[in-house]
Amino acid sequence: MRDQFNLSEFLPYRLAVLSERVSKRVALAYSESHGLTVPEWRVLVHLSRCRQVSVREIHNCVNLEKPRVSRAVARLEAVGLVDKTESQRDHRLVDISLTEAGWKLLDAIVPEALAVEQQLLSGLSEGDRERLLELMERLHSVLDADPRAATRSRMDLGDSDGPA
Amino acid sequence: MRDQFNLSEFLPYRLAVLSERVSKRVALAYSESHGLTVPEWRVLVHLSRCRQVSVREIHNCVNLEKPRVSRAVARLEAVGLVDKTESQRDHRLVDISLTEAGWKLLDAIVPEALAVEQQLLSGLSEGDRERLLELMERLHSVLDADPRAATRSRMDLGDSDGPA
DNA sequence: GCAATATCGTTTCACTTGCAACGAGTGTCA
DNA sequence: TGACACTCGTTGCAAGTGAAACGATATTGC
Repeated sequence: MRDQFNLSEFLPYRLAVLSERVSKRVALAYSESHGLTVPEWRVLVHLSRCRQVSVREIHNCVNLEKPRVSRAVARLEAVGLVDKTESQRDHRLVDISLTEAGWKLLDAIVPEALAVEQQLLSGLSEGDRERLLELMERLHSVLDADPRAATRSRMDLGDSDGPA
Repeated sequence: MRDQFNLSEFLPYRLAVLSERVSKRVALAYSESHGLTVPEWRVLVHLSRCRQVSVREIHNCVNLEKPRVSRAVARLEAVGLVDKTESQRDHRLVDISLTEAGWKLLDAIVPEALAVEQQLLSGLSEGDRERLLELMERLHSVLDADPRAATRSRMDLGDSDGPA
């Protein structure tokens, strides 16, 4: 025996497997039924909180590369779920906001997504849930202090509710 | 306010963000320094445990689609890290195993990967670490009972060490 | 023995992805 | 004012991805 390295016990691998499995399950709520991709879903959800934002802000807030946001927004606009208008104050920026159809779609999807989350958490007590989040937060903290790790979007930090 | 849905507090999203961040950090150990992709890394690591396996078995064990395994193995063979030979017992199967160069590469990478894992876990006590894994396992259990969720590879279950 | 079925690894094809480059607009400072 | 550096959102391009189809081999049922 040369290396005794068990992939199944390697934390990064375990996280990846669990995350992917969870993502796939949740995606059924918005992909299968409503034809949304993950980036589109994230953009819509973010808009429901921030009302009118630029591509850059979305990029900074929901962990998506800039081109990905741009393309997701383009598709969402083509389907009539969001509006894009050139900002008046700064003509480089685009003001993106939900249309009425976008709001309606979210009204339908969000409860499903929350139901899946509730189902996932059904095996955990309230204390367990908090412990899990706290442990995950501690892993983040290690990465926050690591210069070679990717930086975390400020919105995902525990503090206040972002801009404006 | 219509929906009050906070993406940053949505467990599936949090898992995805953490997992991606961790993956990127770990990937530095094998990507930046040794030019490996994630699938290639998983294949190599799996081979270090199972010595001689088919594409199908790798696919079943390390959470990679079949074509992805096939292509990863092809690249690894092209670079001389693995050997591919047609199986004698069943001519449809391919026996894949590490070359000496493959072993050497793993000897170099595995300690780096473990070091990153250790660093990640540095903020957690031994008890914390066990609790985290146990909580993750409980999320898996919920999905195991959900017919609409993806099935989990048997190797990632807590039990025995797979075949052969 | 032989057709029908199943399984293996590979490949095809359409699509997504990330990086880098781009044009357009804004700020800055002489 | 004008040149320079910067930021915005988008797009080109090469690489990666998953679903389905493929040829080749094995197995099953008759």
